[in-house]
Amino acid sequence: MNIRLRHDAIVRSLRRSGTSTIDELAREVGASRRTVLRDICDLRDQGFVIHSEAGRGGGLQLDPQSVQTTARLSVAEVFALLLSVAAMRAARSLPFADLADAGLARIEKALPSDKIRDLRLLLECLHVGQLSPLQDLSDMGAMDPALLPAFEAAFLDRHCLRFRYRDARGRITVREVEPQAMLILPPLWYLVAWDPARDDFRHFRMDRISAPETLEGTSFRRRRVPFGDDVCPYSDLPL
Amino acid sequence: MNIRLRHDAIVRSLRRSGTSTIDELAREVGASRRTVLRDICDLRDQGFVIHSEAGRGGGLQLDPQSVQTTARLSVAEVFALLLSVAAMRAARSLPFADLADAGLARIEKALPSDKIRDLRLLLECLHVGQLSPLQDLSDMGAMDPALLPAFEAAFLDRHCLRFRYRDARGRITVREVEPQAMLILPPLWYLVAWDPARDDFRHFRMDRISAPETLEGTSFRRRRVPFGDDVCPYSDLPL
DNA sequence: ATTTTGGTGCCAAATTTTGGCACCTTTTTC
DNA sequence: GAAAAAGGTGCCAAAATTTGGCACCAAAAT
Repeated sequence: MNIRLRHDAIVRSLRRSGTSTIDELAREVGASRRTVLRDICDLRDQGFVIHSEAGRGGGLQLDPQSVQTTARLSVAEVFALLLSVAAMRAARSLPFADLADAGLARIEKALPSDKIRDLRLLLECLHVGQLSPLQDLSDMGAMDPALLPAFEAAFLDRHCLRFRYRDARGRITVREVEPQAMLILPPLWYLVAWDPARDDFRHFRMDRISAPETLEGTSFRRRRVPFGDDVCPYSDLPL
Repeated sequence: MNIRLRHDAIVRSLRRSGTSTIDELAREVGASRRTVLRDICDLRDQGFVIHSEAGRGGGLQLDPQSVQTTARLSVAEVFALLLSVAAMRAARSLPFADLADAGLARIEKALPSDKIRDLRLLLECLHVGQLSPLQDLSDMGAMDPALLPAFEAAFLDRHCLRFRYRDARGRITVREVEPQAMLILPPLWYLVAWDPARDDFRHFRMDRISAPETLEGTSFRRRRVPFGDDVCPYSDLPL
């Protein structure tokens, strides 16, 4: 596993579990104790405040306040945020208004409203280029939101994904696929994935997927998705 | 020299010089031609738009619009922003309110429990990741924020959209298209649209679109997007 | 006193990055 | 039409970095 991905995994784990020991983390991310210790060091260098306590019942704890973050929001959420700037100004009585102001101030500082060139720049401002693929849950049907991180992990860490799928005729199959892209055809969302068992690409409607789980330890490479000659996930794949 | 630093150095150099050759860059950053080529590949993967031209007088050129920026917000600030958006949505004063539901639904679910857990859940919701080095924002252009809803209207109200598009070879065209879908191939986004002038579907990389505007009064019908037999924009159309 | 847990220094093994090379394509110049 | 200048790819061995294991220390709880 990549060092970068491991750092992410460690932060995620610390956020989720509240407190863990180094050995737990090591087991979790599949690295040695020594490596995790080095990673913790790196993360501290990067500004994460990680409290540690020695002795029985001790462990590591991530100070949530220290997590200065790149906000990864959906396009829609970015729109919503930016379009609410003016309204936010008018409505000082909103909860956490001052904190929101602080956040907006930073966004605006990075992107003065009178200097906005186009949509692209706005999206960049919130680093939407790297957003997680699952923003819109409205069409996810009966899927348990708690299962969503499985998809995120599958995309971000490039793990294979297993899920149950009910096709248009109601037939249930279990798939193990390589998630390659998301396709939004409002109001429906599709997962575009390579299905090794069928040796081909398949589209899966998100609301027909259930019981997704990432297959830890698996990994896959990006493929040319069959959407057109000018569509390419990686610039180093031949166009 | 660190790979990260070298990437930064290359971007800086390209921004400063306007256009350079690979050999120039290699000399400048003290690496081999091969390595610089690999770096250029990496940078393109990261979303930088780097035009290249072979032959005498050719070289590399960085599209300033493609320079990624990152909003660094504290957890509390993100939290506050989203809460504010939620409040606005309640007040029905915000466009895109329903789409902003994505994160908000999860946040609202978390609200009753104690604050610390809220924040952790929120982080999971937004999948906050690592900090990225803040890039220079100084040369961002100007545009009226009022043009932002262009995409929104085009998708939700099914208006045609006009924009300037720069293709892979740098050629600029003005398009008037019918936006049909979005395709996410992390980290790149594509607009999938029907181009009446070409009587066919076309893919547009979002970062190559500029000056979007909805064509009021126009309208279009949904089409079967050419992505597979099982992909259909409407759930009530026959599969 | 023992156990649990964080933390450091060191070194060899494993892994990744790098540079060099041959060779290809496109474009301009002569 | 040939030559030169530029971007780009594949391959491999050398170089550099990362990793894991080990010994060992310090603090806290039992």
